[in-house]
Amino acid sequence: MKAGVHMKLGEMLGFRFKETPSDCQIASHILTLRGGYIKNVGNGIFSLYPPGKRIAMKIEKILREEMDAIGGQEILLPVAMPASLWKESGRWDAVGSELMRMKDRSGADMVLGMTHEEAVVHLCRDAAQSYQNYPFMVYQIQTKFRDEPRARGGLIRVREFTMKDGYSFHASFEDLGEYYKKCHQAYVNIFRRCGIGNRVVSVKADSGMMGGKIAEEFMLLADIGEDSLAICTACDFRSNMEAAECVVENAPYEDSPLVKIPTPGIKTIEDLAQFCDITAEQTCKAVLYQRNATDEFVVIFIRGDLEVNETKLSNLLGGEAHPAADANESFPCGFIGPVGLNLPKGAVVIYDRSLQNAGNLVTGACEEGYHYKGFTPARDVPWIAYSEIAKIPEGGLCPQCGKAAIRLKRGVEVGHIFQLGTKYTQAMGMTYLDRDGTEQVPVMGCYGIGVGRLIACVCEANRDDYGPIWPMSVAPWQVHICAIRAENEEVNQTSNELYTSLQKAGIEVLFDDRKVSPGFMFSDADLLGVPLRAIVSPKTLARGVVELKTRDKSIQKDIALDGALDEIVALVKEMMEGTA
RNA sequence: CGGGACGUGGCGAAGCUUGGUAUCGCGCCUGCUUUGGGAGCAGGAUGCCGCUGGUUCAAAUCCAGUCGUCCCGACCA
Repeated sequence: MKAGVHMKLGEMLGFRFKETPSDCQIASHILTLRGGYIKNVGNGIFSLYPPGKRIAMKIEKILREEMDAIGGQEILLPVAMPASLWKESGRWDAVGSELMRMKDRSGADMVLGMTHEEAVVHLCRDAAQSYQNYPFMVYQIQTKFRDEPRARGGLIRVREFTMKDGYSFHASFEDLGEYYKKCHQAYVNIFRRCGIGNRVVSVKADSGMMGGKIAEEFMLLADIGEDSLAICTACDFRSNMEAAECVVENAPYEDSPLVKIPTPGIKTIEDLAQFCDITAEQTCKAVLYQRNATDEFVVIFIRGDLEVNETKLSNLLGGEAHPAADANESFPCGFIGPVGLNLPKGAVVIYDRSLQNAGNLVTGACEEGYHYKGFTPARDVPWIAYSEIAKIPEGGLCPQCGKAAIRLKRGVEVGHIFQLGTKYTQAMGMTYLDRDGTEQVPVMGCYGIGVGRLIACVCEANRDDYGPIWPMSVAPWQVHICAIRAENEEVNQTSNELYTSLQKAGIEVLFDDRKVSPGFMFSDADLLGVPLRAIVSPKTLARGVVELKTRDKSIQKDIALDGALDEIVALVKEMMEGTA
């Protein structure tokens, strides 16, 4: 990477502008556009200008170093591959339309890789046939294509993106577990080195329908996040809300008989609680879903103050479901209750665990305009069985320490590590011979980080109103020289000497010697976010100094021309170490 | 896949209701003057007004279709 390591701003492709693009909502999206880092090509598809590409390369360097440090071997898998591989694993049928499918000239089915488990098993199954080959980890930095239903937020959520994906292979689950910890630590290191260590947490993630596997997501805490996180303020419990167990305690109740009461026009839990002068916790509500596949109804009874966690619902049903239409002929909506319920064909009923040990509740009477009071599930519903299907609420009980200290926060997923198990190795017939000569199926882990999303997250977490403030470790350049009035001979000479000597000292330098006004120059510098700025102007030269400023404004000082080079080099080194 | 909004020089917008010479700011080019937080003056270039069809003497403007983009929701190995 020769060109671009040092660069004159006037020669660099790209431009910066001050108008906020009208259709941007997210700060990092606005700033990466305004700063000339990215250009939108199509829905969720971007090109990178030199500054964007250079940040990507810096991040990739960190990724390589951390993957190599835990024994990773870099490989490269194809972007386009024959569908036969995906048919082998079963995902040709299992995955929806986010998998980009196409035909080649001979009519053969092809796919664009959205993840590379198939390709990596294909690569490794011939190369690791002996227990002596295990364990090992391979990784790549490669383009992924996912035909997302909805791209958004610049680089936050795109259809085509660069990803570091790693795959480890083990002879046992225990060994995978040990390696997984190392990988977790490597990820912690990566985010620290990218300057967002203080904003990224790992949370327990939903492992989908496979169940029983361990997975964690690394989340940048930010209001723009698409995920809700349940974080305990009393202990170290942290979970994606969709994977968090909801634990509730029900207050003791007096046993009272089931009595039908008229409740004309009372349809919502809020109205019902007010009407009966009770809290929402003393009600039992029905939530109606329909299976996506068959439209069959799913009736969920849950404590009135809680909501349904749709991820848990999907896992329980073994398929997706959507909220049923408000009005339908099968149910008296607003008055649905467990007693006297007439189920249409194919419908199922689920009782949430929040109803366990609850009693004397108010619930629908399955008759327009009536509710029951005194409903006690264990008494009034024969054969009742409970499932865990509620969303953990703000202020709810922590499932780990039991204190009512759960806070909900938003997060952006920047990394995901997953103990896959044998799903792919099994399906694709990858085996090795163990010490006894017995055929065994290796156990896999996978580990992913999206490079572009990480760029956006670093920007999101490090910025001010004027532009990004890149950490030294990922900044497109380390030092930005502003030569104000470069047509002045002395300014020209001094700034050029500084430019040359910094290059010789191994510093990555961006040099702005354009003949533009200082304000214009500084605005561009702010948008480019280079962490250290050296300003040379007739004013500074009259004092015999160069002005040194950090982008975050923590340092602003004059340094003597003589020692300028050494001082800048030292400061760059110091700022690098902050994120080493 | 539902709901909403928007497509007008490179960028950001006005014009559309009520059809009639393509408008403003930024940027770009030339020259002069400026120069520590997006300078001033003068001159100049750049438009299938997303696309297709319809109505009309006449369409950026009205109608239909279509493609694209963005936002909200659903979805997200």
